[in-house]
Amino acid sequence: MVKTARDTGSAVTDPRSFERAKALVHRIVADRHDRPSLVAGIACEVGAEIIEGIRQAGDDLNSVELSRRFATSRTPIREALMLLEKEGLVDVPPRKRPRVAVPDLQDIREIYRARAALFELIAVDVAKGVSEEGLARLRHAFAEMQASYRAGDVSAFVWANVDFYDQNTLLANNRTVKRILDSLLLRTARLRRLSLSQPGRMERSCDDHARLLRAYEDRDATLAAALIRSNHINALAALEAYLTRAA
Amino acid sequence: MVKTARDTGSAVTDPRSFERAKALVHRIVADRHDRPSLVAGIACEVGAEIIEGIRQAGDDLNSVELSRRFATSRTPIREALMLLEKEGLVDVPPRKRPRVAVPDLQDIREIYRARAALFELIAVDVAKGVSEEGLARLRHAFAEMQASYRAGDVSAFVWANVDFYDQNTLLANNRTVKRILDSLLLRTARLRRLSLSQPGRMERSCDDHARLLRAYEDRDATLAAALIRSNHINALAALEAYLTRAA
DNA sequence: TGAGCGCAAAGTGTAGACAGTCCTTATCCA
DNA sequence: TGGATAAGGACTGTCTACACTTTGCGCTCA
Repeated sequence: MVKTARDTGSAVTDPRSFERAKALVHRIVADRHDRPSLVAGIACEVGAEIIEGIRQAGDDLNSVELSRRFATSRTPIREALMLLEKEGLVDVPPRKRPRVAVPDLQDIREIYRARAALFELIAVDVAKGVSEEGLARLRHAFAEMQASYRAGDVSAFVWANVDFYDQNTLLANNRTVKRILDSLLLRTARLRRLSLSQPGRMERSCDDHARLLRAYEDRDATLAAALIRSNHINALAALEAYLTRAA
Repeated sequence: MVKTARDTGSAVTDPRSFERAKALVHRIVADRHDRPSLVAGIACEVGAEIIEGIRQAGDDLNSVELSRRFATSRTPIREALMLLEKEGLVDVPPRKRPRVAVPDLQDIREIYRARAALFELIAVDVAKGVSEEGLARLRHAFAEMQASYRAGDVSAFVWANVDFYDQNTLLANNRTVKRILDSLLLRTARLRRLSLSQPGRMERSCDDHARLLRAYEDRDATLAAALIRSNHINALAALEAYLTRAA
């Protein structure tokens, strides 16, 4: 149907994963305006298709075709694509056809480093002020990650990992940083799966997160910050290894 | 013309400052698509009016009225307002009139902390790799700050300060972090003036930046990171003091 | 007087149309 | 054969129109 400019792994067809992707786009795009909106619905659907690899980097996003598919006029389609452009999922050049954004290696490096810096901020706050209930939630999310790892389910692991970090940002109670991190997550969501499907990556990630959890239990903010940073550096290294090998 | 929900200081009428504000909005909103665009033009104009305080927090942004003023239809107006909403300058509730966003104290705190975390990242990179030419540019920007301080021109100082930090992000060569920082800057641009007009703030800021510059000259990344963090903490403290006194 | 109700005006969200730009393809010339 | 070019179709940016929602105001009734 659409031609591929740069293949970044095969499409995910698991409907549960697709729903998770849609929800992820939704909470960024719809933000606090939680009323159902035509534009937000379109953005979530198309955004999830990009994240799940159904639409590959470089694919055309023809507004006429999309308006037919969603049985609306082009106005809401254009607005939805603008939302996705702001999140870095879509590229809308003036007077030209919108396309699925093609992230380059520098972008990816920058995103991981920015994420690391902001998560350090989060980790310090969590370590300093986490309640027993908060710890329980983190443990629960971590248990999901372990279960997915044992089941060898990369897709489930990715989303469990998202949940784990979500718990962090929620506990730190910082909307601004949460928004930025969510936005950065969106851009790399597609790639995380690739990074984590590297042999040994899930196991290593589990170890790292176990240590982070212990640092939280000990209320050791400095260690937690260092660990969360190294988590990100490791993830980036695995991803870079994959991408350079693929190229 | 428009009624004020919450006054956050008087409007700036200096046309040079207004042009700077417009340019600031432009580089975020138009990003790399540098072709002149109707939507971007409207967004810059309205955005600058918000930053400069010509439109106060809570003011209505009626799309019909704006379309009359810019002699266009409502479609590009709506798109421009959506862009500004993504940057946190405007609030567009569904089915209700768009308004100039009203930042609350928690938002402001979060923004300053996020900025501090990301600027640390930038400072480390700059300190590690800055060339003699880069240092010269930083010194030049700093000299502008000092000149504005001596002239007692808060508005000029604010923009000189923006230039100084711009040099930092440019030298670190990190587009992603630059984009995020620009966006965060936009949200607080209006408030920075208030913070810096506090007695002694400009002088203190000059001292802080002089020390930062020395850290760069010594290629001391750790010190530079610490200094840039403390700059932000100081600025936030001054702003909080002003806002609580005003309330 | 004051709270509740209903109506008119104002404003938003979407549709559909049109002009201008871009892209593709077929044709021409070297 | 290969590269330039022009015509046609495809697509975008913007405009106008319209249905539906919200808002503000005046009226009723206690």
